[in-house]
This record gives sequence, structure tokens and C-alpha cells, in this order.
Amino acid sequence: MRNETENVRVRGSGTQSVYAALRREILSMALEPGSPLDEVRLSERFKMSRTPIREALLRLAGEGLVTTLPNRNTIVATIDFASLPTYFEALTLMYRVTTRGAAARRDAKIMQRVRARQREFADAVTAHDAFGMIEANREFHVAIAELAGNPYYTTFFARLLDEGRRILRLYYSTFDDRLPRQYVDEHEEMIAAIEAGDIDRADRLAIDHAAQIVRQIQEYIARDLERPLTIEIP
Amino acid sequence: MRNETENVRVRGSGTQSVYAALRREILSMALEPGSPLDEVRLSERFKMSRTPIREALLRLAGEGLVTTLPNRNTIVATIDFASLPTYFEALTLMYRVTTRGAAARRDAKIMQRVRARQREFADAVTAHDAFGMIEANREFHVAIAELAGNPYYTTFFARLLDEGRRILRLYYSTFDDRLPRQYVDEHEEMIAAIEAGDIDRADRLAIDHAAQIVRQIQEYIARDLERPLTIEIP
DNA sequence: TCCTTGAACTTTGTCGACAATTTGTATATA
DNA sequence: TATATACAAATTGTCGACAAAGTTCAAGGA
Repeated sequence: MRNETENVRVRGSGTQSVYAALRREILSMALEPGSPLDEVRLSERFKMSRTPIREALLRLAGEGLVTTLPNRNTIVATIDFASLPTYFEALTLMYRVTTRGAAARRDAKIMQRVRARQREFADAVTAHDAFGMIEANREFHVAIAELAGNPYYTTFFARLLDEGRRILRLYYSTFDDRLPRQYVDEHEEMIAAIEAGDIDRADRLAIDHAAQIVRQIQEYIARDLERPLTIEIP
Repeated sequence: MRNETENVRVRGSGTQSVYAALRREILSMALEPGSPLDEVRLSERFKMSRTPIREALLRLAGEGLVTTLPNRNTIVATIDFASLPTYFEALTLMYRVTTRGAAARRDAKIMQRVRARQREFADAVTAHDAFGMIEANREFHVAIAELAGNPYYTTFFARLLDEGRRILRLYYSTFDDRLPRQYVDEHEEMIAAIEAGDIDRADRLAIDHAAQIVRQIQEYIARDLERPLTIEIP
């Protein structure tokens, strides 16, 4: 009577789908940092046993997206504001290295993909879609990293950018219109420098771009700290 | 009759111990790249069920130390010689960044740990212990990275150095006496530059040190390629 | 001789169950 | 009232079993 493909999923896809779904929800801040991830509840939600759930959580823990508290539970990894300065330092370095590398290599084929991401970013800006901007910006820079052709850089940089997605989501509501348009222009300049093979100019643009983003986030945080504290009594 | 603590291990230690054991064996090349890791056989060897074994393999896969072939088996990750140039590029960058960072911060307390690692390295050199040299060299540079105080750098760098351990192990038998002693001297110079807070000198030393190691490995590989091919018929 | 078919075997992916550990609560005691 | 203790509930860590996918190898046909 019932569609026989209803409850049957492809063998091996269980862990993968749970991993992808949780990862998306964590990075989009749909799952708040610190919120508990119960294996039993997740197994009910995804309609599978605890084993694939556990394996997905293990992968997420390996990427630092969740924290496993032994014999207790797993929680969404918290954002450590104290380590933001070191994060910015690493982010700036990778911005520079990947942009320089891309200028040194400049592959026309991958350059098309970079342009496509840039268009998506510009579209998100005109649509005032803050979330879309964050995602497209991430993809834009990962595409540049792939153009640089060093997989060690790409994976490390992608992880840093993902961490940044969560931080930016925290402050998406305070996005104003000025900065995003400036980012579009800066991206265009980066593309031009890469296509011209001008490594030094690419490096300078990366430094400025990174500094701009760091300033923006720091300003958001400072603005946030000025707000009167809301004391919650549980 | 039997000691009741014999077959009982602490809850939660199963995955951890298997992970640590396999990781050690992979990085020491006791497990050859490409060799299969059978879950059932591993569960017999470690005397536990397949679940903790699987979780250990999943962690190792997350670090790129093993490769999971879906529905087939898991193998020890192969060493991709084609990507060695990009590896050297990333390694050089992290050598520089961590050494510079350490010079900028210079914490006397952690500096003691760096010195201790350097002593271990020097001891391994005088003992002509090639394996010990590889391990101590890794620890020495990780200690410097910790001194730099950026955990993003430290984890990334540590992973790169681990990958290097496997490559160096391939050629440990061809170590001669000249280079290791030179490394001891270069390490000493690095320590001096860090303690003096001389960032530029630390940077230059890191560049030279990295270049030296890259040259060494490339020479080993070149020497290896000159050997007559042994054609194996399976 | 080479390729296809198929059946036995091997290994993984998923499941439900049980035991150990921790957390929360209620009770007893000072 | 505050603290300690014991008990109950919730959650994870581990286990053995079964089914699905892949591999191997022999038999059969072109």
C-alpha cells in the first residue's frame, strides 16, 4: 500500500545527510551556540537510529562545530570572543596568501567561477539580503583560494570563513548599505588585480579588505557592548 | 579467579585509545600508506566491538590520515607526491608565521618548553636516532607555534608537521650527519632571535630553515628516483 | 580466448538493547 | 535554613546482530 521507497534511504547517506543538515543549521545560527544536541531527539527527528547521528556529531566535533561533553551530551560550539583577535590575524593572513596565489596563477576557467560568485554577492547586496551576502562572500573567497591552487590553504581558509559566518550572523541586522557596496567594489578590484597577475596589488587589496571586515565586526561588537545589559532571571 | 579489572576499561576510553594507537602507527609509517584497515580485524586486535573502532576511524578520516571507501573499506591515506610543492609552500608559510609570532610575544615560561624540545632534538641527533629527531623537531616547532599564541595557526601547523613526519620517515635511512647538526644550530639561532624579540631575523631564519628542509626532502626524492626501478609482478 | 552471469564470501552501514555515568530531586540530618 | 545522602531520570558508550553493497571466483556462452 505504502510507497516502498518512502522510508528507505540510500545506504551510507544517513550520516552524510545528518551532518549536512546540522552543519547548515549551526553555521546559519539556526542552532544557537551552546544549545544541546540530544542524540535520541535527533534520531527521532531524522528518523534513523543513533549510530548515524553519532557519526555525524563526531565529524562535526572534528571540525570544531560542536563540543562533546563526555558522558553528558553534545552542544553547539560556543563562539569565543576572547580569541577574536587571533582569528582576525589568521583570517587576514589567509586573505592575503590566497589572493596573492590567485594572482600568481590566474586560471581563466576558475576565474569564471570567481566572477559568478561575485555576481551572486552583488545580487545579494542589491536585494539587501544580509544572509545571502555572507554566504556569497564566503564562496567568493573560497573560489579565489581554489584558484590559488593550494588545497592546504583552501581547506584551512574555508574553515576560517565558516567560523566567520557565525560571527557575522550575530550582527547581520545591523548591516548598513554603505559597507556591502564597498565590498562589491573591492571584490571587483581584486578580480582585476588577479587577472592582471599583479601580485603586489592583490596583496594590498587583500590587506585592505581584511582590515575593513575586521573594523566592521569590531564596530558591531563595540556597538553591542554599549547597549544596556538585559539581566535575565531564569 | 581472574583480575576483574583485566577486561574492563574506562567508559569512553575505547575510541580514544584506538585513535591514539592507529594515529601513532600511521604517522610512524608502521602502517603503510594504502594498507587496508579492517574494522572486524581491528575490533579483534583491540578486543572491543566495532563501534569504538568505527568512531576512531571517523576521527582519523576527519584529519585526513585515513581514506574511507564507502561500502568497501578504509585504507591508510596515501602520500600524494604530486602535491608536495603546495605542501612545502604551506609549510614554509607556517614556519615563518609562527616563528615571527613567537618573537613578537616571547613568553619566558613557554620558552622553557621550547628549550626542552630543542634539547631532546639535540640528544636525538647525537644518538643518531633519526625517528627521535623527526618527533622532537615536530614538538620543537609546535612549541614555538604555541608561543606565538594563535591556536588557529597551531592546529593547522601541527597537522602539516604530522604530514611531514610521514614523508621524512620515508627517507630516514638516508639521513647523513651533516644536516641534523646544522638544524640544531639553526634552532639555536631561532631561539636567540625569539628571545631578542627580533621579528625580522626570526622571519629570515624561518625562511632559511624551511628552504633547507625542502631542499633536503627534494634531494632525497631525486636520489630515490635515480635508483633502478624494481618491477614487481603480483 | 574473452566476456558475461551469478553465486558465495567479505566488509560495511544501520539497528535496537543494555550498562555505566551524570544530573536532578527529594528526603533526612545537623 | 543549609548541607549531605540516596534515589530516580536522562543520556551516553558499547555491544552483538542483521541486511545491503561490494568483491571474488567459477561456470557458461559468444
